[in-house]
Amino acid sequence: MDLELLYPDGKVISHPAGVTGADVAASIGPRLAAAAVAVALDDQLLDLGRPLPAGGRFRVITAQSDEGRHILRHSAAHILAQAVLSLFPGAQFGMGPAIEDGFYYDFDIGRPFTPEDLAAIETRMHEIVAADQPFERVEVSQAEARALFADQTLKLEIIDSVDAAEVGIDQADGPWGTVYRNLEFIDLCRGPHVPATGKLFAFKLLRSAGAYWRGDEKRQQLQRIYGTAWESPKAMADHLHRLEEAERRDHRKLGAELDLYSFPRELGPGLAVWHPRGGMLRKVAEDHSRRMHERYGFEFVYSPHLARELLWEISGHLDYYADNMFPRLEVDEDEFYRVKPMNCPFHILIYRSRARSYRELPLRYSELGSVYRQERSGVLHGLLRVRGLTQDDSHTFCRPDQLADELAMHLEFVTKWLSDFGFAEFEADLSTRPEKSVGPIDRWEEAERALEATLKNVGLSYRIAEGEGAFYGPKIDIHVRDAIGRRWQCSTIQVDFNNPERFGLSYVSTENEPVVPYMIHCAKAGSLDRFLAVVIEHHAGAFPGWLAPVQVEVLPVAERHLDYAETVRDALKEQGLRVEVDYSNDTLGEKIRRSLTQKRPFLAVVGDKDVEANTVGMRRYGEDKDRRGVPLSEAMSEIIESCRPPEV
RNA sequence: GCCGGAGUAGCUCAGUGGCAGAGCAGCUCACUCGUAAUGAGCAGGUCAGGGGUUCAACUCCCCUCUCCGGCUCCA
Repeated sequence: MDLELLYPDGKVISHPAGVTGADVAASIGPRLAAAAVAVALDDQLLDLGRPLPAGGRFRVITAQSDEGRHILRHSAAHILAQAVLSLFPGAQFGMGPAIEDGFYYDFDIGRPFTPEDLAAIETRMHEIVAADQPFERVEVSQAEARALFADQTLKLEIIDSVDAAEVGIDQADGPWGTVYRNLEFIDLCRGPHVPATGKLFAFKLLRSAGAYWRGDEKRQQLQRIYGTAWESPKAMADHLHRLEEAERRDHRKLGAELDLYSFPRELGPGLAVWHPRGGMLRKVAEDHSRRMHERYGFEFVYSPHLARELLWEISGHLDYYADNMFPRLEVDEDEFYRVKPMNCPFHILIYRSRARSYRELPLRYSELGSVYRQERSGVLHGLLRVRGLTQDDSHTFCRPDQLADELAMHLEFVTKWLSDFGFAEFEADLSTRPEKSVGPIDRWEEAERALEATLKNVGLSYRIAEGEGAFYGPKIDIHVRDAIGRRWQCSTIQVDFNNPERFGLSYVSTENEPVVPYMIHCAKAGSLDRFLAVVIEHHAGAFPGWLAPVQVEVLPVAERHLDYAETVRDALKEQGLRVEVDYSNDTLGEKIRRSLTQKRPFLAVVGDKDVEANTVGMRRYGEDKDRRGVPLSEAMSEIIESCRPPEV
């Protein structure tokens, strides 16, 4: 019986039973057939050589698509394992999936891999690719699978842990699963794969690192090899170039180059000091934060860095978070204090300082609060993960009937804040109740519904992050995409019905009854330190005018132009701009080079002609050309316009 | 915390058992310059810290610290 295939262009074409994906691709065109790595039938991916089981919506998957690259990388992982098994007799192998931009495979060869090992493995992989070994799909029963991997304990564990129904290729009494074979190498795998190893035009092993078996730090550590694979050498070169670009934007590097901050040894790991330039960047961000909070109806509060341990017992932090809190300080006998890891309990105490009426809600408290968290040593990473950080934290206390409006307002605030710093693409995660949580499940569900409704109303795209919520309540996390497409978590909006309860908060309702208020935790930047690191990487250190620590640098051509340079500086300063004069006696070329490497938004060169005509030579960062003899007033209005902070 | 790699001048790096090096930055002097590095000179070191092997250690071995890449974690 013939199969009816619906092509992407809407045509329906009949093919004889037993036709393979490769046959169909070839019938469409030889170039398509050559580019194909697999086919999709009703969006289910199938090997090219596999007879199509039925008719349906049909697509050819080429290596130039995300699905195609995924298949390519997955096949590359097999080739990697094949190479390792052939070079290291007795090697155990675990799992080897395709990941974003590449693939990895976990092994146990009784020792770590050396860089020389990686080079040898890569050479072996090239041999396997050159041999163009076909990938063969074989259906096996669970017992057959066990026999095939009899000496592979990791594979046996996978085989025994996978429920037949879950694999579900042909569920009922059919085979249990599939393996893929190319020559002597066999791996347990669902597929699909490229038809033969020769399809791997471009791949490269990048590094090896320890990785816990099945992601569990209590289990043995395997050695993971990471690689990248692409549809063409050009695509791979582009990817490697992107990696270099990311390195160029590294905020740790730029922080030193632009003299923004440092991490002195004497302070201890994960603790930064902000230098004057970085300090200005921070001040500008903080000023903006304060103006925004004011505009959205927040009030400013302040709290100390320490509190009695009792506070953290009430809040539950000691039960749920003690591992990441700095150890107690013994201040007096039996008198213990803790450095604060969060600001919320303080704000709660401010709410509780007197009786509250339903009329005064919502109450919105905001604080740029510095907190200290004893992050594990291995996770520290520049400003992105530190032990001392400042949050633009806020806590809103409201009535249940106000929750929806408040959440909408917070979300609006957050997206405005992020766009002000130059981010255009947002994605939200709705994180639901984690395994270890406090509070009744129906309250959790109610809060989760409220958050989801807010996201729907605003029309922000989101995904559900099951079990990722805070221990006290569910949350929305907002992620941004930066200039080179990386995803960063910044803002967070969390509903909390536990802490108000724990601290015995209430307000007096219209019926003169005490009612427990709802609480919303919100950080717009998250950690300001981390956020600014993301901003630095996003802009590659070339800040938009309003954020730049120095907005204009005035460069005198020679010393006799210094007086005029100062006149220009003072005129610009008068307008509230951040201006500096270069007093060095370097050549103009050197002054310009230095200003450009410092990524100043504007340079103003002043020489004889400018002194005479009251003009400047303007140069804008990113423009290669200079404009000579620009009247000072004209230059000034252009700079003011370009350095204007966002409206609040 | 775990696995691996690294740590030499402020920065980037050379130095594989036998006198501690370069470029940039800094300082001094000269030059006074019109859009990405003017020239000369000077100064700068507990070779991350501690222990060991050796006639001799930046170099080899052990421990600690810090950083880098991952894993795990991130209220």
